[in-house]
Amino acid sequence: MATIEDVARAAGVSKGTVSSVFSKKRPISKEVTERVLEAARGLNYKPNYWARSLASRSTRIIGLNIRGEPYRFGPFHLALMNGVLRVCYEHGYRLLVNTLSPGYLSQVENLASDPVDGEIILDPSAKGDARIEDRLASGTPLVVIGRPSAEHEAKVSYVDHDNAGLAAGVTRCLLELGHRDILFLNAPELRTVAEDRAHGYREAYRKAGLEPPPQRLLHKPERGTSSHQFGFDAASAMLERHPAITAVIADNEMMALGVYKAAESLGLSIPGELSVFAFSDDAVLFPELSPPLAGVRQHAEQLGMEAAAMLIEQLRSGNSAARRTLVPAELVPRASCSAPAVSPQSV
Amino acid sequence: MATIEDVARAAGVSKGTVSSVFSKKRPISKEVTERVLEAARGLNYKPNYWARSLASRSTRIIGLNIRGEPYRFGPFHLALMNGVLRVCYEHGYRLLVNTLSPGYLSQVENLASDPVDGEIILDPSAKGDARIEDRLASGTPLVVIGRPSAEHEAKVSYVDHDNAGLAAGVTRCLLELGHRDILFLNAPELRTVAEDRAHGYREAYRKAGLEPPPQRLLHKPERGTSSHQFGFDAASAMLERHPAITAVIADNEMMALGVYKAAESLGLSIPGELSVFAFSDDAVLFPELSPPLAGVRQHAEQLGMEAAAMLIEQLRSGNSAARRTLVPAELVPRASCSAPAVSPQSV
DNA sequence: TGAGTTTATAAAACCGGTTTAATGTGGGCT
DNA sequence: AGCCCACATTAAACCGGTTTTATAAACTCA
Repeated sequence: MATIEDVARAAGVSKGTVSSVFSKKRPISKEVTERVLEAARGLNYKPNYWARSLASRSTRIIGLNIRGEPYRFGPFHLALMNGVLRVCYEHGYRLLVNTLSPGYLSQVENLASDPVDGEIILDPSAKGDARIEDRLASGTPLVVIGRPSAEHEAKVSYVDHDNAGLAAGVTRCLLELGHRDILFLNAPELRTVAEDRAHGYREAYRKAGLEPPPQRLLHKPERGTSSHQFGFDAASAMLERHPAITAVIADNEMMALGVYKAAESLGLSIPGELSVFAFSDDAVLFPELSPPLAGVRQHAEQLGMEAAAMLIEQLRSGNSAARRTLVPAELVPRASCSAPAVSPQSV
Repeated sequence: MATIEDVARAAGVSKGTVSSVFSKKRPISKEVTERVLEAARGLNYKPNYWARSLASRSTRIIGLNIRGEPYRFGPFHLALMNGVLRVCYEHGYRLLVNTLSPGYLSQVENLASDPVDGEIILDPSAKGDARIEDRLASGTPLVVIGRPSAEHEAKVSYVDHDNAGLAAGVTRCLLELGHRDILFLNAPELRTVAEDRAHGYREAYRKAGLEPPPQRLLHKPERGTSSHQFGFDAASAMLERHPAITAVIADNEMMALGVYKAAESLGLSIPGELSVFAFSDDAVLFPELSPPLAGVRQHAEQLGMEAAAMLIEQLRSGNSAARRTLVPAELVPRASCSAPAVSPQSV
């Protein structure tokens, strides 16, 4: 590959001049510019990305940090990433998906600063996320998607849904239909999103003057089982043991389908004997399920766009004030939810 | 941020020695190693990624190049990326998702070599893909997912499904059920995948001793409409105008759901009056649709894994021989397909 | 006309690492 | 003791750009 040196020689100018022609940081006369570009074209010269990054201390790459371990993206992350990509695309940034196995990261020979200007961190942990600690310590600009734990909340910018409010909304909706014993299959414990939703779920009961039923809040394990499998297993076990349960809130679509399957295998009709609500939505898919699945339209793409825009703005301005944006989401009731067949309490 | 210089000074050794401690390229005595690591820890030193990349001419980053324009990932790309990520993860590579708007790429000041060691290119164009040309010219190692156009096929490594065979299989399956007028809503034109599937579709007719019906092969436009919308629009128009059509093959799930919707709005029952087959599959989702949707299980994750493994191996060995891997896929018939209600030809 | 200022380019220092060639240093062998 | 060699470490060159400082030419304006 031709270097800036070669081009300079071919055009009969100095390195600095060639650099200026490409970076436009200093005015160069029209004729010299022409001559340099000509030479560059002839040699098929392209500035070396790393050399440029090293000298200018900027990579125009932003990182997307998902939780460690052989993690797999789901539809939610997909939509989110599409949003991030779109904003990156518009602002000339590239996106680095950061999943490096802890094994690699811990080896001395792989230890290195991250090759990004800033990072978007997903699924913050409820107990002082190590990734956030690290970025704060090294001064890497960051934006979190989802509420960070209390200790970091005032220090970092983040984008989130009003998870507590949404969970309360879903729960209230079911309570108003007459359900009293609602099973909540929540996101993995130790994530703030799970905390917030659990909080909203309980709050809705209290606001309705009811006590939340005990033992009805389960968390998907951090790993070892798929959402679909967990939905099936948990719903099967709970519905069999506690026939009083008339409704289930599932963390996402796959989990909800696991619940559908469990209901089928137990001979429970939906929504006749069991109502199901998912904490996700797909305008095309959900209506086609039988029965159509009620969900929460999360606008993950919007979440991604906001986060990326926030980060890029932070990089541009150098201002790292802790901002917060809440993206609205809507409940979308569908046929999978109805009043329970037999009102358990006819007061 | 502390530099290697600072660490060297603190430990009382030279830059080169510190470098060797971190890269392990040269043996350093135990005591010196200890002293250097100690100093590094004290200064919170991490080698600078860009400087290291510049000097060693390697980034340990591989690129994933999807088609330009505000492109959006779908479930297929998601699964594929999960596969790529998994292999990257295991081999200590990072993944750079490359979508830079043509506007940015064309500006002189943004012109630069790509910051990757090698690249995975998706959805090759049927007419000499410019991205492939470019990588071949600059000598960037690459692996293509999907068959490259004829002119490149012998020069690059690629991973693919047997698209022609699969399309033939789907078509034959429908022909054997008694369908004669099958509408094929294909991927966008000018992609090799569309060519191959069209070829398989026609081939199946011929092998059955039949002529493929004219005007039954439509391509989704490259942009401007979603798969779902195109499925609905195309199916609505065609089914209304040509009542002889008794089956539709749709390129993916969203398009198939568009067909479902079209059938519903025209009052056609599935599979009674119309059979539907999708060129994608989801073991959890498809069975829950009404009726359960027949599909082609593509193992996109496998595709991604193979491609990444191939590329990383190529980087390791320096051998850029053009290899090909075909990943098997299976037809999954479900209730959306059955014999046509009235055999159009009772021969 | 000549001092003062602006403008275009060149030369050199720098970014933070890796790598090569040079320099000691001590051990083994005769 | 003297020679050679292996080994650990250092000094310096290098990777390919950007940026600062210096210099030469051109342009004002009294």
